[in-house]
Amino acid sequence: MSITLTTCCPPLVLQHLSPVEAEQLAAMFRVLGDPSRLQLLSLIASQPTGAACVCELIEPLGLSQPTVSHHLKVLFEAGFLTKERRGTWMYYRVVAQTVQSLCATLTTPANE
Amino acid sequence: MSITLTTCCPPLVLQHLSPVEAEQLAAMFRVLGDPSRLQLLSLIASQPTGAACVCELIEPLGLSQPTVSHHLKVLFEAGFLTKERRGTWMYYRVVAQTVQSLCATLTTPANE
DNA sequence: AGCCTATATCGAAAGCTGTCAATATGTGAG
DNA sequence: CTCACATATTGACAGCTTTCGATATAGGCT
Repeated sequence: MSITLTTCCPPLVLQHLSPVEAEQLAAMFRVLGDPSRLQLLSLIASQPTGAACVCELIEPLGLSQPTVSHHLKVLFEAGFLTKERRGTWMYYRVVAQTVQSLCATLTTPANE
Repeated sequence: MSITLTTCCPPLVLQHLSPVEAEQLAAMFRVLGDPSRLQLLSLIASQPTGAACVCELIEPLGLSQPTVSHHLKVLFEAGFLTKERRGTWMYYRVVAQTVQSLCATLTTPANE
């Protein structure tokens, strides 16, 4: 039962992708297709608590507050982040499962 | 030796992403962020031989030949496809490893 | 209430991207 | 060499996206 995974995922297949499915999948990748958003995910995920408020993210990104808010909204609406109010602060947290299922969509369900 | 993988990938971390790394990663996701390109990958990967020429892809996509050529070029230059001449035909093939390593970048190298 | 701070929304400008028609390139056949 | 076919490139246009400044909303404090 001791298993060493050399590769993260089984071989790619991506079979039978309908136009609708393609658009939905593409929309998810489009959200990840921006360096600022990837840095946001990275910054939030690497916090000791796993969560970060907007004001903590502005300076490291070097973007304006409205722009950071915009990217957080895009990530939130795509399901990559959750948000929670604490007083005036809004804390964002990465949804690992969203990334995982996106990753899984790219690969064959080999043991189906 | 019979193993059942319930999840494809170990938990997300995405730590310490530099601006340069973020841009490189984002560029890869941007390539996947278009429904036509995802359909191309899907179509090519699902061919019995694993390869397809341009003329086989035009009709199922419903796009013009130059547009299909353009998308194939984008996928090729990002490393998602290889191409090989056979007479006047150009055969494209999916590079599974590119997709896999992209997927792996999103997740922790848990067994490092 | 009034003020301050944190976050969200709006509107606009600049840049990027997907798409096509037209054209060019390249390959094999006769 | 010329023709026919398959693919690639070019140039242009429409639509989307990223970004910002200005403004709005919301919560906590005095």
